[in-house]
Amino acid sequence: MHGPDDAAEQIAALLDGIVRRQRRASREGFGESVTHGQFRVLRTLDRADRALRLSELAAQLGIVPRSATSVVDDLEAAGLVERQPDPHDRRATLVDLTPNGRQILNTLREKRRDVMVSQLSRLTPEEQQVLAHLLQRLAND
Amino acid sequence: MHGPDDAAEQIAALLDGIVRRQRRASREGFGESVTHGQFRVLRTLDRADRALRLSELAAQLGIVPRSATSVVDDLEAAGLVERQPDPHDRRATLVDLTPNGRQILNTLREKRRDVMVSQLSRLTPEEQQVLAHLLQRLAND
DNA sequence: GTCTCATAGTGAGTTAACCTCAGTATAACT
DNA sequence: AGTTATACTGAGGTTAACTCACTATGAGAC
Repeated sequence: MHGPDDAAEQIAALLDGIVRRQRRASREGFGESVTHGQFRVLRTLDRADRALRLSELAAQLGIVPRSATSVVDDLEAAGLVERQPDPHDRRATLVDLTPNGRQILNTLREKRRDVMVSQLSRLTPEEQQVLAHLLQRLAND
Repeated sequence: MHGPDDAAEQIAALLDGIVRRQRRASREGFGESVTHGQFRVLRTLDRADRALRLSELAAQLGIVPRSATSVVDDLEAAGLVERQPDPHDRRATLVDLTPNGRQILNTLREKRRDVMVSQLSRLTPEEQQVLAHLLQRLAND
């Protein structure tokens, strides 16, 4: 029943705890400025390196389009992204980073990296690479 | 800009995505019965192997006591845990699993394990062990 | 012994990040 | 031209947290 072979159960709990703490640290680091969900949007747009349809954005975030609408609303109100009508399809709206949004993203990235780096410092650089590699294989859909 | 410590950023995003998907799968697997937060309480009580004070429970979950109160309320209403007054301190209440709670926990564990196993099957057992080991070192407070 | 201060839990209310369901506008297919 | 499908959003709900203020009780100071 409680076999040590239960690597699955153990890994699940570990991942959960690590992400939980990392989240909290990020929240404190980010302060009032931007929430984790908003950060994810900024990061996704930056990685895409072009304006994305709202539904594309949602798909890349792994959330339903309606949820993306709300996050984009807030980011737009804060001036970090902007909506534009898609010239090829009048149903769609394109979302892109504003210059300000891109700048904020970079400062947040640094803050978040600091958080991660302090946690990751328990592992050697080689171990970090192994970890990154294993996680990547896990993450690939 | 893209120094070696970019591993941090990458690992953060990977962890995030993996946990997100795992969470969703668990939710579907658990169905209506028990939420993830409630599952965490059951698991914590089981691991402690004794009744815990509400504040102890909260500390082990990494949440504030007030939040633990609410989760315990719901679990108690569902008959999966029970409160008892602490005989040594009349301010405190002890929380423990009921037999039913323990049983439910075991079935949920299996469901969750199934979810994880299917995700983890992309890694060989050896890789899984390496991963578990690395995560454990990351997780240790 | 009483007085003060700390601790344990909870009521009330808020936030973030999701969700579903229904509705409107537009596009695509027959 | 008519039906069906797609893109977004309004309305409203859930989970899992949070803070602040309160009550009851314990513990130390004098």
